[in-house]
Amino acid sequence: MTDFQQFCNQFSELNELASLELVQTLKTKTFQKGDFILKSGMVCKHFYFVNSGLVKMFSTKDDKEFIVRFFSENLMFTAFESYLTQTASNFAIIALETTTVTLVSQKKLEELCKKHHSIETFFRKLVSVATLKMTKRIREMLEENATNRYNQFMIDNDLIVQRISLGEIAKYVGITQQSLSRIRNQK
Amino acid sequence: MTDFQQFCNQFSELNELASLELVQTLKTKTFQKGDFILKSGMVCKHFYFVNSGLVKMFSTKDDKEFIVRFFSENLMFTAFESYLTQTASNFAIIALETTTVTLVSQKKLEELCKKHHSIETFFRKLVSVATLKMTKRIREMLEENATNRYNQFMIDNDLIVQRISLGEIAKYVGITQQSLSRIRNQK
DNA sequence: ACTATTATTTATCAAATGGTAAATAATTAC
DNA sequence: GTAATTATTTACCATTTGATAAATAATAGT
Repeated sequence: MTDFQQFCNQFSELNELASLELVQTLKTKTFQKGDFILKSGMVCKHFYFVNSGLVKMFSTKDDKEFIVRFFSENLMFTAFESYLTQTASNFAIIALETTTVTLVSQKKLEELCKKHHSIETFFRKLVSVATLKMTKRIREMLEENATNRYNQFMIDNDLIVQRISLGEIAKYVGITQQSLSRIRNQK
Repeated sequence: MTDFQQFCNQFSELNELASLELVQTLKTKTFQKGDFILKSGMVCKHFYFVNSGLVKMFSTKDDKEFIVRFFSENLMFTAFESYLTQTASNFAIIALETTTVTLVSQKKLEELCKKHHSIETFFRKLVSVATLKMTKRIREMLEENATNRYNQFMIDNDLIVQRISLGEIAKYVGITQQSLSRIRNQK
């Protein structure tokens, strides 16, 4: 069983037929460091599963980047609003390392959700987990100052922080790189 | 058809049996202004639909409140992490006005999701919409300063802002009431 | 190894926001 | 209608963060 199939089964035990049909739709693609997986303004046609590598999902305003989240091995991502509504994305996704992803077509996943209850359940639970992470993020942004948000980020992402530059972390925490450098060195 | 049923059908056309079974599980409850619908530390056992009134969902830290969102007529809410995992909630919910809600039992909705594909679909889409709203919120908190966040709040909630005090809005925007008063009067 | 490029740190000053306190305004209870 | 309570505004000063610039450090390309 592939990592992707294991990932799915942790949410909902897919029956054999559903699993087979899902696997048949999959494609794999590799992006080099710096490559856009999705550009802002494009319509996101896939859900992605990270087999290896690391990506950032971000928005841009006044030439400044704001990072929504990093995704590394064994995580799924998509530009969800664009994916759901099939409209232009406000977010872009770039590979921070050579990254290999498994692609799940939006159209096909939508069909499979209709056809197989177990896939619908998988999708429901996948989105539910995303919602929990977002709630945590919103709460942290409201309650915590930049120092605490940085510290929490380092705890939550301890397995990948050494692969992410200070500048990128600052774009996640929501402050300038200079401010983060200051925070980090004032202990 | 009740407002709640109409709400459900806008996400997924529920078949007759599913709709009937869902409706049979419903209860209604009224909370007075200031009442807790859910206290922090309690386990959230329901999804709620607002028939009338207005509630705030918030967390507390160092005696300060941080509002995640307001919910008024024809919206559904729950303390989602607590609801999903049936563990103690980090969030509380209070009625800001006399509020009548329709209650959907977590246990029964979970059963109905298993039994009826169309209810699972409804739930999946409901959670998906919540995810979109949260993404928008995270993006705004990263990109925009307090002035813009306040203005955006007033636009997004134009139908209910006159029912919400300045202090509560400040707890949503993420600044002190004094700062918001200053922002509002510096034009 | 050397150069160019990129990343990080440091510094200075300006702007935004917080903490505290007090004044004023609005609302509610009797 | 008046007093009590609650909500909002204003003011002052401290703290945090941003903007800009420059210095230093690390990395990559040759």
